[in-house]
Amino acid sequence: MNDELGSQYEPSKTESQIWQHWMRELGQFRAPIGGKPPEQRFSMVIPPPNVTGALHLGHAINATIQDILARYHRMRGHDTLWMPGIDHAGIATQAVVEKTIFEKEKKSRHDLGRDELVRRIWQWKETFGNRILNQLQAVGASCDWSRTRFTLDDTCAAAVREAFYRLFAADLIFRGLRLVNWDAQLKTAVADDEIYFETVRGQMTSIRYPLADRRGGEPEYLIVATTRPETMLGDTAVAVHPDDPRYQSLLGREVIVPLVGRRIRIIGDGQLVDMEFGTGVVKVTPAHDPNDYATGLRHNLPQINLLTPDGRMNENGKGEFNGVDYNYQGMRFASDARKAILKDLESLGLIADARVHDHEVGHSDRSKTPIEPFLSEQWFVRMGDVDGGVRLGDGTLAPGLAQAAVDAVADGRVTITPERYAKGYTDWLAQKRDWCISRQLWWGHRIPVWTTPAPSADEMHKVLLAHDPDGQMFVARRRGDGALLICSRSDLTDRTLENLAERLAIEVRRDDDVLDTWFSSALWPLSTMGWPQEGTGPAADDQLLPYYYPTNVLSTAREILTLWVARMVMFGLFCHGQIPFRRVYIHAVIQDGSGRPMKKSMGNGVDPVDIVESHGADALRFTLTSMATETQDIRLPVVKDAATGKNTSPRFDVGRHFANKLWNASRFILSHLGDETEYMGVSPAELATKGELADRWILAATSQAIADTRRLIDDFRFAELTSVLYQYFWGDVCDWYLEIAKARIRSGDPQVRAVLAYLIRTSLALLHPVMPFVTEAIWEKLPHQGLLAQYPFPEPILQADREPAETFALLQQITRAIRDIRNQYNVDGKVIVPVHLQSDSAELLKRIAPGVKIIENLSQSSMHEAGTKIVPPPHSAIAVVSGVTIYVAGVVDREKEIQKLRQRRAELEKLMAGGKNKLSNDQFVSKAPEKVVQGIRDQLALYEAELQRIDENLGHLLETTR
RNA sequence: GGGCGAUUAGCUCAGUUGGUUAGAGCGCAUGCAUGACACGCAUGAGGUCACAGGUUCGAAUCCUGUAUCGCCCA
Repeated sequence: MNDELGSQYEPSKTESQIWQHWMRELGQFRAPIGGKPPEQRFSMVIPPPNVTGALHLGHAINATIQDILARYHRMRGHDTLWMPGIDHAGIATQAVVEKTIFEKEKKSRHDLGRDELVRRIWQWKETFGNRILNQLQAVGASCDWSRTRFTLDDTCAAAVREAFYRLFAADLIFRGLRLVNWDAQLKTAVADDEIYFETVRGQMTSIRYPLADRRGGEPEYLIVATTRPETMLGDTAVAVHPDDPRYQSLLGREVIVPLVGRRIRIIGDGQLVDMEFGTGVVKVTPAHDPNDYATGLRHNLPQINLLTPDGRMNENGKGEFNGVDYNYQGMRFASDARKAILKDLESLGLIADARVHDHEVGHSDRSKTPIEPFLSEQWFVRMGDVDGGVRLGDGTLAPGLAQAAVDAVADGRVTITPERYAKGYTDWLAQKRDWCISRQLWWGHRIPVWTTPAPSADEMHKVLLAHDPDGQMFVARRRGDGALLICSRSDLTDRTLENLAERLAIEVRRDDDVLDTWFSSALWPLSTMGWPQEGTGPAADDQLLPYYYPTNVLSTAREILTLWVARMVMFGLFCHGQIPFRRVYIHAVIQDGSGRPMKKSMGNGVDPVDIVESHGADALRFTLTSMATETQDIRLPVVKDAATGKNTSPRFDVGRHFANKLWNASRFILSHLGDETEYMGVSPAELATKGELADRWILAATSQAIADTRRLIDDFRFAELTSVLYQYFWGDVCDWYLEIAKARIRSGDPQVRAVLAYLIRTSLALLHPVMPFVTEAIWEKLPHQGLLAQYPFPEPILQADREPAETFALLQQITRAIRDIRNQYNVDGKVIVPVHLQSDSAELLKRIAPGVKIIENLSQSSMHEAGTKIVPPPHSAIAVVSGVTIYVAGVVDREKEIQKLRQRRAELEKLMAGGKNKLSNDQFVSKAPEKVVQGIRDQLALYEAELQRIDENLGHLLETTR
């Protein structure tokens, strides 16, 4: 058996084989349905990665964490569902595909047309879409691969349609004119999170607006400053602070907008205007600035849009001023029009000042072009409270969608770990800003609303009512201009609608826009489990929802806590009446060694797939898990691998070394277990009480490790988990127990084999959730039935004897002390040193007695004497640990030993002074808990004893020196 | 501008409700080709817990302020 195992673990040779075994024998980790009570079911949905993406460290750490949970629960016998899938990522994907098509064929999406572009994107998705899922498999993700979903597949589409229909019917979806972030390159609205800010060198221009109907003594002009002079054509007011004495008398009067000649009011607004800043006068352009937009709503100002969807000045960009016509229509908005306007103002002498000004400009993440605030018709989901409340899926009433999601966290139905992130979630939702869900794209769920223009609206409405009196298929709503908006519930009703319209020769036109990707993501826990179908059909999938929803855990990155997590909670409650998950875990973000985010453009990223290839998946997982702390950022020092030229990190060596250690320790144990399978059956509880000291100690330590492992996984303390496992296996098992076992194996002790048999199985099982490949690979070499992945997760041995821990710790201290002395005096490794032990406590010596062999074997020593009164051997080095004095004779360099003892003496005196100081402080003695005071007393006594021994020996050494 | 986080050994991080000499891994130093493992074994050195105040018998830990870095929101 042993010769099958090389002395080095080679992950690349075993991982794919192990993966195949799991996939085959566990049916692609298919989640069972039915039969277990709720507390024995465990479910998660994966945050669906972007279809355009490749695996990065964020995915890798998150997948590892989820996989630890999934494997742990599976081993505990829980029915486990970890739902995998990918996101169609509307704008990101369309942008990538459009770009490739343009590069290859010099064709725009308009050249191709909607159907053809969508066909091409699907094609692209088929080719690349599974890439990231394959990468997740390479790190060992035990998702239910038989149920992989895509946010644009039929199942998810059905959920999107139903959710939209219900929201529309509840009047929670509406169409409105709003200021949105406009990407003029891609001609679409983009979400706030798709914008990044860049400092741009611009110009702050101060412009003179002539005062209308000027009276004597009044200023000729009001001066406003702006970095965006082109927007002045859309000004509908200028604002001053209502308390500003300079302009008090001008409130309610008018100024004339240069170039367009429009008269606009001077309004007072304390929110918009900062009196101290500039001239204290601000231009108000509601259609082109979010703050001005809000101001416009407060003062009922007209909104004048200047922009065409492709980023040019529209027909409002012209006018007459001082008898001269000005026209900027058709010019590119923030560039050509701006230049022309500045030139005209200059020649009119209306520029009071112009200075260089650096400011933050929002750019579209997708096209890298500046964002324009743009007033346009969009679809929204109403987030705020509504009169009469919102009826949730379970029939209860909530004040509004956002409030429902706030409440779910506030009352603890959903918990967020680390807790501090709950605040960000709540604060964001509390703004209750309506959610713009329409995108002017072709890739995505097309908005299921058809419009019939006013002339036929009445007739259409009648037909719909006749055909569908209960509103089971359609919901229709009148728009301001009399047109009818019809929301159709499903693919089937779409056809009905279009047939009806065709028969009656009534025009119905489907909305061109698609839904924001987050709309379908928000339904992910529901849609992947087949909602709105629920337990109705014979198909197993139909039972997922009642069996596995709500999920137990959602593990994700903090930046989508609001955009995604909050929206899942809202939709979960609205559509199904239940939260989508009970616990949210937010993992740390991995940065490079100097605290910068890892970015492709900076070349400082580490590719997890490279690490899987070079170090193995287990090494990657172990290291990433050790970085899953509660802090928000973790640094990973990045270095370039000299051989491959790829980025890597020395931190991954830790994981690789640990996997190798596990491999070799197992190899050792296996070689001595031979085929003695009967030991596998010995009850660990029996071993834990009947064995030798070391056996009882390691079994108690194992029980402790088991209990810790369970607790730490349950509490999401993953970094601590790795340190417990590392310390237990490498420290306790390898460094101590295996070393002790060697001598006993040689002497044919059967008990030690039984313990080893237990230890190896337990260790492999404990480590399996974190390091599944290497543990499973070793498992296959053991006499076994079934996969380790299905083996019951270890339980602590209830009868484990805790007493040996203290005695064993003392043996370890003594062993280390002797090793230290050997080391200090460069004793050759083969030399056996003589040791004498002294302690004032006969009881202590009695406890040590059974461990003398251990000390001897592990420190190459022989115990000559142990007693309460011994004659210290001459010329010996000493060490004092926990009330035991160790003399090692015959190795001493006197001068060095004297120096060492004096140093220790000085140290002790300092420590003792500290202790005495505390005890002589009445306040301390009276106020500190008795346990603490006694602790100081005990410690002091030990110091005193040690000092005495040191002085004694120092005396001997000094005598003999002379 | 508002909120949150970080600052502990050369590096990356732990440090549970304040309490005996502040821990780990890596790196470093010394020794070791030890019948599992040199991806190893043994031992050791290394810290004014960012700074300044305060609370307390007692502070890395609690409070206030300052500095530096980062994230989120506006």
